[in-house]
Amino acid sequence: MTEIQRPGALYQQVAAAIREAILSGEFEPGAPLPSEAQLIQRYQVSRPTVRNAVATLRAEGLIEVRHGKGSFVRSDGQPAVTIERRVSRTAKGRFTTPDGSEWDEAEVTAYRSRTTRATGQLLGLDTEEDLFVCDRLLVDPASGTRAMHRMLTPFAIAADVPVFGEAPGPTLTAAYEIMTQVGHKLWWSETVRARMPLPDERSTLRLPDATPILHVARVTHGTNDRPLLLEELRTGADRAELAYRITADKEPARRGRA
Amino acid sequence: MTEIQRPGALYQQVAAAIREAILSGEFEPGAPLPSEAQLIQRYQVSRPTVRNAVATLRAEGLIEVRHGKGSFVRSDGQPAVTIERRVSRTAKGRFTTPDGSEWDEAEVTAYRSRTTRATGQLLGLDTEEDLFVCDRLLVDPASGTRAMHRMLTPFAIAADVPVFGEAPGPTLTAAYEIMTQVGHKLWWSETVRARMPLPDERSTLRLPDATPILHVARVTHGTNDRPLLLEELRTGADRAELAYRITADKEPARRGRA
DNA sequence: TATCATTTGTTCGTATGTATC
DNA sequence: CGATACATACGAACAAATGAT
Repeated sequence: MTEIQRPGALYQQVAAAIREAILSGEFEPGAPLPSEAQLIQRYQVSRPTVRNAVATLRAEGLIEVRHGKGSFVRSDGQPAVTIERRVSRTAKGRFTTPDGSEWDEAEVTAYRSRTTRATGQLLGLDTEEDLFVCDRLLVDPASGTRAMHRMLTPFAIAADVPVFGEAPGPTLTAAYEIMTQVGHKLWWSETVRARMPLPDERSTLRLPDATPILHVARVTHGTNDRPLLLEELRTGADRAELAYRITADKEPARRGRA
Repeated sequence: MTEIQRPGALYQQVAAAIREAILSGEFEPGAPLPSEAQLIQRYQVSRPTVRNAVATLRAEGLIEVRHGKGSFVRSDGQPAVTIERRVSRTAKGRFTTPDGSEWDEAEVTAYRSRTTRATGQLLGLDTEEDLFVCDRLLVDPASGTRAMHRMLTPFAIAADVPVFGEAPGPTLTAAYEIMTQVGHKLWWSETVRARMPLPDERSTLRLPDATPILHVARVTHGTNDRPLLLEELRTGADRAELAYRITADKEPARRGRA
């Protein structure tokens, strides 16, 4: 039985006590926490209070709760997948996107859509402009990590290159290759964000509780900085990380909001 | 009064109904949701059920709840701060880190510490090796966005350059400049992760509910790919994003795990 | 300034359903 | 099948923040 007498609400004091026990190593990663009944005894509080405390730690990503089994300390292991966001050109003139691990394509769906305010801005278009969209569900075979990939191609770009008009459209590598052969000198502008997943993203990516999504939007630019296509990659941040390699170079001209 | 009769638990059905109303635009961003009492009436459920549903939407980051006022739809606006992760070299040979907006330094504390397993690996050291550490609390004056910056310098590196041994150590720009003058050709390796904040990070960064943290670890490498120092930047993902600019170039030699 | 109604936060109690072993 | 553990749902009461009277 541990004394509780700190700041804030009762359940926060209980949560703080358990958190401290976890961070201090009293409960090892993977080890089970005491059951709700035991926590009620230990801290002399009611069941709702214990559940509130447990819910708090769960939202912090510190523990994982399994129905009928108990609560377990999450292991803060290294990410299983390192996504390297450098695009290189091989000797043969091919573009490759080294991902650390190669993804398997589990599902591919292609359809037509229109720009939203956000996607239009990234592509240098207005809203409600026509697009080809190709969604891919990617799976890392080694770890089972999942990712959602979306490629958006404006009609104006696809018109220059017939392949883009046909479903499901070319693969990414092929798209890059084609763009280069057409004479574009490519560069990429990426923005990285994180947010909590919506329920459908949670289930598609098979994410545990309190797992944020890493959301990468990459705009491929060609000659004259013309935006050619937009990629969006969404994956759970619990097992994936992004890796960049940056080299100092000359001051680049400011090209507006990335 | 809206009919509820779908999958899963009652509170999940209520949550789904409200979520749909939000995403369909019935409740505009910034607008208040019905009060708990009204939701009880609307869906004919008990208060705990309504509160559970509201808590679900809160964990998804869809709504924001203010004590004594009500629940409000979160605006999914553009981030206030775009952190540009390109390091450039000016004509004078100075390094600048254009941040989109310049940060103010609110607090600076310097101390000595040792490598952990994670930091040691990034710096190419064992664990428990001596370090100089400098923490800075950064504030974007325009938006009030906060960020935590940490710079770790191994003793071995600091020994070469006296300034590093004195608290609080040089600023980042100064550090880069010094490294260059000593003869290093610098490049950077960054890894980006996202996770839920711990309570102290929540309060320091003043983060609202369901806000993940963007965690960037940047290792500065010098001649012979020797790791010189490690920076860590942590900031709330609700108002900040990272921006990278990537150019295709020759295949780089693989340098191990980034 | 003080009070009051409204709204969310916290805490107890109780009962039942469902997953795991 | 039973025992254990978490999930859901209802009811009730009081505390605390907010804004208006």
